[in-house]
Amino acid sequence: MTKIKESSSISLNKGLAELTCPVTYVMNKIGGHWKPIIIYQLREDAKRYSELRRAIPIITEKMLIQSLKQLEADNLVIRKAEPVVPPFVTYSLSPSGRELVPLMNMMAEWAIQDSGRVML
Amino acid sequence: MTKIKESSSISLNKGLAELTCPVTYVMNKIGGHWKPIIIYQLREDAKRYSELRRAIPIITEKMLIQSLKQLEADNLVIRKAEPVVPPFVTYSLSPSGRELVPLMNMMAEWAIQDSGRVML
DNA sequence: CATGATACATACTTTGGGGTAAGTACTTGT
DNA sequence: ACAAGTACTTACCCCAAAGTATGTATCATG
Repeated sequence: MTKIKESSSISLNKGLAELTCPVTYVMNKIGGHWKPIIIYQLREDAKRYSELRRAIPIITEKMLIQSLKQLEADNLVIRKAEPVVPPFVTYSLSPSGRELVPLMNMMAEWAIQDSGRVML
Repeated sequence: MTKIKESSSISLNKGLAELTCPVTYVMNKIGGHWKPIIIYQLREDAKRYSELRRAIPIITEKMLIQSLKQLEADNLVIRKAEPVVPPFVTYSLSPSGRELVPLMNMMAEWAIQDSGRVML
């Protein structure tokens, strides 16, 4: 009885993990280097694309727009485009996105505690 | 004035993000497909290596041991090896690791809510 | 004497996320 | 006429995380 190979499980696993593991579900939504930072920037008020760019100068335009698209697809942020020229596009947190903020605060608290912990 | 290039920023960014962003700090500790699942398995009691393997049959031994090593290095789990043969090794959550459990529960709650949300 | 169980280790390959760099389309300012 | 600002898009590359497969050392059991 040879092992049965079931079609490269790399992406399969990801789906499975997301189904079984809610933590992975969250990670997939707010994971990646930039998404939490973007969410943090939008925690209070909506911001224009260019405002975000200036608020996070280290990010490339590609990554910014890519992250924003993903956040929008996962409807954590809402994109509002006024059909004027030059374009005027604002991004803001959706209800789901807003509910993420206290969660991120908890993560921050844990991070502070953990980084200050002394091991015996 | 040409742009100044500051030594391939890929790993630099990661470090910077971790310093500035506590969420990223958390992600780096419990990110990856397997770590949250392992922590979940250990949330109540310690488990042997082989118990973990059987509890998460889809994981490969390489990934299991790798994740465990990283969790140990970040001292979220504690490895206890009895010098007998056959080897008897148990893994359990450290204090830091245990404090992660309520955080993960919050993530789970958000995940449930979010996945059940209807978009208008 | 070979198989299975214990708990790993290690070489090799794949793949997708992130980075670099450049282009697009349209208008205002000088 | 040309730079600058708006908000993107696209082609290409690189690397680290994850996966595949196999090896190791010891003992018990059939």
